[in-house]
Amino acid sequence: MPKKNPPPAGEPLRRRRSAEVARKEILDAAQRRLAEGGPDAIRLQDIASDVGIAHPTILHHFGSREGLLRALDTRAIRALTEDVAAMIQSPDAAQSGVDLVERLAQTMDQQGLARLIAWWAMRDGPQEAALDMDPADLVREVSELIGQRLEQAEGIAPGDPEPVSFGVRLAVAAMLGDALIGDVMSPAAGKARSDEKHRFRRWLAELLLEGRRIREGAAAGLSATDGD
Amino acid sequence: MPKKNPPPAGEPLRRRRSAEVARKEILDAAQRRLAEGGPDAIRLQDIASDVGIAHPTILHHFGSREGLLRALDTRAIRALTEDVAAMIQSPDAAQSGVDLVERLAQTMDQQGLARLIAWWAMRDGPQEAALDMDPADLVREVSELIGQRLEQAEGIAPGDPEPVSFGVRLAVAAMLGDALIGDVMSPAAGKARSDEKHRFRRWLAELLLEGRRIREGAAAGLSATDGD
DNA sequence: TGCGCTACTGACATTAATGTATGTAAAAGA
DNA sequence: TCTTTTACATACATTAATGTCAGTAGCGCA
Repeated sequence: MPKKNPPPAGEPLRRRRSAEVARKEILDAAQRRLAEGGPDAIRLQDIASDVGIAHPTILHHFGSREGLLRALDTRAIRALTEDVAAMIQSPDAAQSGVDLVERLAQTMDQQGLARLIAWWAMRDGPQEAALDMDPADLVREVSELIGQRLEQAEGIAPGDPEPVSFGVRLAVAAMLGDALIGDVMSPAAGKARSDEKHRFRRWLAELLLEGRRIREGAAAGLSATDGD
Repeated sequence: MPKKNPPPAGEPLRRRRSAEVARKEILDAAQRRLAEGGPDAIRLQDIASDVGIAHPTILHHFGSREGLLRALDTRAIRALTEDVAAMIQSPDAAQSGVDLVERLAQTMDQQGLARLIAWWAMRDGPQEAALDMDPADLVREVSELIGQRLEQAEGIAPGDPEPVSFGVRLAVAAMLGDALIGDVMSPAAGKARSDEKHRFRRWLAELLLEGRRIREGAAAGLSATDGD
């Protein structure tokens, strides 16, 4: 009785994915929606129609809307984590500063990851991070690796580790912020804007490297004054 | 007939604000909600009960939910604009870099302005900025003023203006990003985290000043006479 | 080739949000 | 004190989103 249309000749009546693939496709669609339409654009119906399924299927896979959102969050952080980790471990990361900034920026830009992360920060708030990993660990790890690189590449003594972690923190925060509002801050338009964006990243990378050299080279009192 | 309770003795039956005050109270409550609970927490009913009014009153003042959100956006950008402008014009902005970063950070932090801006960026997207002013103009203006300050303070020739505007862009983007996810990136906790946050800001400010000096050729000198 | 598992669907229930209609009360001005 | 204005309230309408349920269909496996 609930049958409506005669089944089309040899075609299967519905496509059946593995649970893993289905989850991925749903998450991709949701992420696209968030990136393009903002937080209000994450509606089960819309996402379902993007994927080509009915909306209860999403609930079947994620339990609830909240479940979907949490899955989105964790996947985003994980993607960022793995991307940065892979970059660090690549053998040709000689000028790690330039690579770090550029790659970070691309990761943030692509697929609206920046917006997803910002959205996560707004929703969960920093207080109750419902993730299975600690982003602070990532920063620490990356900082250590960069410290080692600098050491063996330029023969710099491993002094105070904080400037390195500050550099990482700055790069991440700046690329996140720039992905969010860089365009509206840019006086240029069209292709000129894109060019300017890249120049900005390069400029930041060089600034980080120079700052490092200064401190390790001739600095008089670098960590002389702290506390507040 | 729709009267329900006997009017309490001498008290007025309802408080009546001026339209201006009412709008302000509503916007304040909405901003608080957004900052604390994220985008999903902006519900007319909740905001109304925060203010102590009925929710149709909000619609009376803003026309629609969308109207409220747009008013929130414009007020936030305007607040940021005026804050930065005021800072620039203050006479004691000698070490403008330090002041810029610190003040910017405080502005972003207070009242969850950073979240509001991020949320605006996510919603409207950079394409259709429905504001009555152009943020790019602000950046240009601030950059010019800083350029003048640097010129008359340190006698630096006004070379390429782009590094200055890049500095401003970096400061804004970084403080926005750091306000959003700085806490989860910080390995410290409690008061140590707050201390680290301030050290990070100072470090960034100094980095900006040093980078400027390097580019202008006085790389060797690089006095140890930095701020405070 | 049947059998079980489960990804998937359509129809419905439920809740909850925005928006509307109509009237009331607090001020300001006459 | 009468009138006008408008900030505000109550009750209701409407839409729209999430979530539930019972069953269907694709695929692996005996």
